[in-house]
Amino acid sequence: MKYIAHIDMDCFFASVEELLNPKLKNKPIIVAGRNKRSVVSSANYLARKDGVKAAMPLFMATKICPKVIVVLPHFYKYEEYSEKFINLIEKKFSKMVEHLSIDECFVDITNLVNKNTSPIDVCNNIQRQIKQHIGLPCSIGIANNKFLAKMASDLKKPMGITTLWNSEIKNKLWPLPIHNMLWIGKRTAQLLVENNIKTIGDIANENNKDLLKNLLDKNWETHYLHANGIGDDQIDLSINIPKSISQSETFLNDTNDFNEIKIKLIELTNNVIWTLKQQKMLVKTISVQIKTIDFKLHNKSFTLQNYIDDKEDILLYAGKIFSDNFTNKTIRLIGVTLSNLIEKHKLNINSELFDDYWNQSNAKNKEFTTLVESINDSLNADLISIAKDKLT
DNA sequence: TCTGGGGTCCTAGGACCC
DNA sequence: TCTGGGGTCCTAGGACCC
Repeated sequence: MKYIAHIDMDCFFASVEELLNPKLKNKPIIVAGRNKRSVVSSANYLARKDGVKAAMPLFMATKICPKVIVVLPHFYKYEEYSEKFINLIEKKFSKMVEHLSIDECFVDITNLVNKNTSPIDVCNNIQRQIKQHIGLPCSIGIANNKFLAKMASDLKKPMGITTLWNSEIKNKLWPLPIHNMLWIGKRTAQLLVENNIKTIGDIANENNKDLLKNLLDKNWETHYLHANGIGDDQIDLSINIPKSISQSETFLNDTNDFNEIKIKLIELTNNVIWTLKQQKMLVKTISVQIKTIDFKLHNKSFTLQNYIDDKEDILLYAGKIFSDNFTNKTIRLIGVTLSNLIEKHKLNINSELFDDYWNQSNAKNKEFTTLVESINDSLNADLISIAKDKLT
């Protein structure tokens, strides 16, 4: 029997901003961009009290909470604090840490539990040390598998510690509405409610098995087992290697201006290439996606024969994908994704010249300079039309 | 004032190979 | 005559998470 803890930072972005700027303490704040199309990335509890939620459009948030303070996001700071709390756990508690997202992780704490130390003691200690050494609040769920641990951490926030043992699921889990269940999203929840499956207890109910089988695809059994407290308890360390790298941006106004789109495409592509190189990875599949004014996403991808990380080549392929598929469309958003990734060392490729370059401590600044240069170069040379000539 | 951005995983259909 | 079956990879779209 394993003891799994799910550690979830409380309103992470907003908490980091409060930590960095104590003047924001005890005021309702949200982290969001500041244009007409921005949405809330994170809201602290004072803002949530008024009904503000993550992913809510900014104009709506300021409408229901006029005194809310809008703080611009500092993503590199969030990355930094994310590393800090993960490092603390890995150094002081357990190497068995599965990084789930920027602000949460699973930890196998089985080996830390003994006659004198209960799982709750262990988690009290983790929570206290994160607060003391990093300055951020978190909530922790404890259970015998990952599903229950994650459900548990949601039950009490902020600074909560909640167990969800199998003996407790009847009282703590089954009464919850279906949309609270992990991996049941909006679509599926709606479908289930229409068929009178309204609580997690209804999913756990043996009499509903056939109905579930009909309504959900093969996943029905995972949900059924989860609701009955049965789930995966293995920490997956491989999850810590990225499977895709993407960047996208919504234009301030919908556009069909080829030049404007091209500049943005090159900028986004440059950024994902930078991350690719930083991760010391190579890519085989390049995709370009757009969102049209009807909010539909369209994705076009191209898979190469070999793994590459050459900046110009990736730019050329992205340009070709765009010009082959999306010219003359009015678009709301454009994005670039690199997927089918592999770690360089796994391909046994000898380090090349650029390795030294990228590893410089001030690589970021240098990259910024080259990025600006390359945008200009690209424009001058009209990379995208070159791409067409070169590849057709 | 109107709905972000970064991810993972799954599915279905088609191409291709044996 | 008229069309098997398994396996793998690629593509596009969509559900879901934070």
